[in-house]
Amino acid sequence: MPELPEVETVRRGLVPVMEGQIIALATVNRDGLRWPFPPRMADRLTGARVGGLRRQSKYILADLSTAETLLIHLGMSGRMLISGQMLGDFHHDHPAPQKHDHVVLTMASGARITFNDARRFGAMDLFATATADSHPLLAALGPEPLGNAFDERYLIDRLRGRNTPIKSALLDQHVVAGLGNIYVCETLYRARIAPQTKAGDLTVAQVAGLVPIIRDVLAEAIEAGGSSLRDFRQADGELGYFQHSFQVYDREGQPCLTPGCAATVGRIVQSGRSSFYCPICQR
DNA sequence: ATGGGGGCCTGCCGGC
DNA sequence: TGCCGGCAGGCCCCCA
Repeated sequence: MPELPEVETVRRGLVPVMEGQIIALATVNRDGLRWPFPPRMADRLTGARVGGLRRQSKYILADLSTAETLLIHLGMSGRMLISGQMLGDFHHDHPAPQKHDHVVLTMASGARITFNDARRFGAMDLFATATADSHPLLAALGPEPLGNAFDERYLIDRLRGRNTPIKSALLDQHVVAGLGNIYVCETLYRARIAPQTKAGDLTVAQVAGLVPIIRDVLAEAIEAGGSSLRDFRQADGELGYFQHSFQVYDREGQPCLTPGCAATVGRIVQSGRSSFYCPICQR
């Protein structure tokens, strides 16, 4: 599922196809995804040159020469397919249109970027670049977990007194922006903290310890994405979906991977979502 | 303010 | 083999 590392991998994959390139034609095949698209989105994209591609949390932001910014969120099932240009040693011809191809950007270079999203939890928006910081989807986001604003002091302050389980707190994009279910499970396993522990009950040392673990978990996943991106460029044009091995996520009933631990991975449901954890290692 | 639950949406998978 | 219920989950919204 696209969490911060997957989104970053998609962003990096889009850079060579989009940055500095002109959108010769934007085609929009439906009124919207999670929310309606803004008025005349296709017209406003067509002819624009893409400046920088940024990422904030799980959002990709494409700054355009028109002083507008295109926001892209992959939701649960959003995919970006690149075709019509050399990727590595392979040329990807344009594939036949697929079900759930919602937005297609044909670049002046001939490359094509197709946004396919079966479940339509994804989103696109287009707004004045100058207003990006106050965009409703971005304004309230917490700090980037790989940025300087996310440090031990911040997290200690942010979690102090919180009655919610640490699992829920780390999923809260206002606390820290970019984690999803998978990487929260992995983080708490590595930190040896049970997911149901109230955030406010954690020791200062435990909270401080979460910061470098979150950074490491994400950085390692981005690194894995980078290598898989090279593979995907040779296999097909789809960005961002790569097999990644997890320590606990989706491993219910399988052995805990901590050396010497004889427990099996358990699963509980918190806020309607599965938490995978080792009942022995995580306290 | 905070915490918890509902709902969106389709594809997939296990069970019958 | 086919159908069907349950599940997956990011994130807004609503409610207590």
